Amino acid sequence: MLREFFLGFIKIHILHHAAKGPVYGLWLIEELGRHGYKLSPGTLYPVLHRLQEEKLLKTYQENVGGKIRKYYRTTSKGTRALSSIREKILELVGEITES
Amino acid sequence: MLREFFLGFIKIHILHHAAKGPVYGLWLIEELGRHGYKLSPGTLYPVLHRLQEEKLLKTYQENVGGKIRKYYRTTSKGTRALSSIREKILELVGEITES
DNA sequence: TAATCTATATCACGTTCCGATATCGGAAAA
DNA sequence: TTTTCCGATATCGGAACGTGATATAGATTA
Repeated sequence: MLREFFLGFIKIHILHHAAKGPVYGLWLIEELGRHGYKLSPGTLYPVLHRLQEEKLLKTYQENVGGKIRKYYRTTSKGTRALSSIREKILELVGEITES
Repeated sequence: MLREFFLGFIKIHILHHAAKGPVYGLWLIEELGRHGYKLSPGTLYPVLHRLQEEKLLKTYQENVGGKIRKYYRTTSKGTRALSSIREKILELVGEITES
């Protein structure tokens, strides 16, 4: 319940984290979990793939301790998208916290 | 594009407005349009019905100038949901606007 | 009685969500 | 070397959601 309100937040978090540094699937699941957003791999991976298709994220693989990881980072388009999303959020916050 | 990030915001706006006073479909479409969120009736009405099913909104009909309007207001559950969403947004904003 | 206006409702189809399950690739154990 | 295990990514199938287009309905105007 209330999931439909928060799914967008989750995606924004993903963009945000991927703008700060490389992230990968399992780490995101744990990190978002720490913020109270539970999401399953069946939700996350398709989201990552879509964001990549939309050229908001780019990816590269790395072998870490023998396991292959796919790291994601924002593209410049993704960074720009994030800024415009940030603006919209501030606007929203301004509106829904005014008397 | 970027729609998937904003859809949640739209729903929050709806809750917010319905918490401040009675709202109805067409008015919401116009109001949200003013904020740069375009949405068609095919999106809005199902959302209103769902929120009503989830008992976040309640509705009543009124005859206004001969036309029947369905006004929506938040229930107390809806008001509580809105508060918790507000908290989450502030948390999100805090996180994505910090260095 | 037809056309118009405001407003809500629904249809059909594609997309997304999501738990469950499968798969992968390398390391270590056997 | 092959089997087992583990971190990690991928996919499946059904349900839910999103959306433009279209329908419906009542009142007013022509």
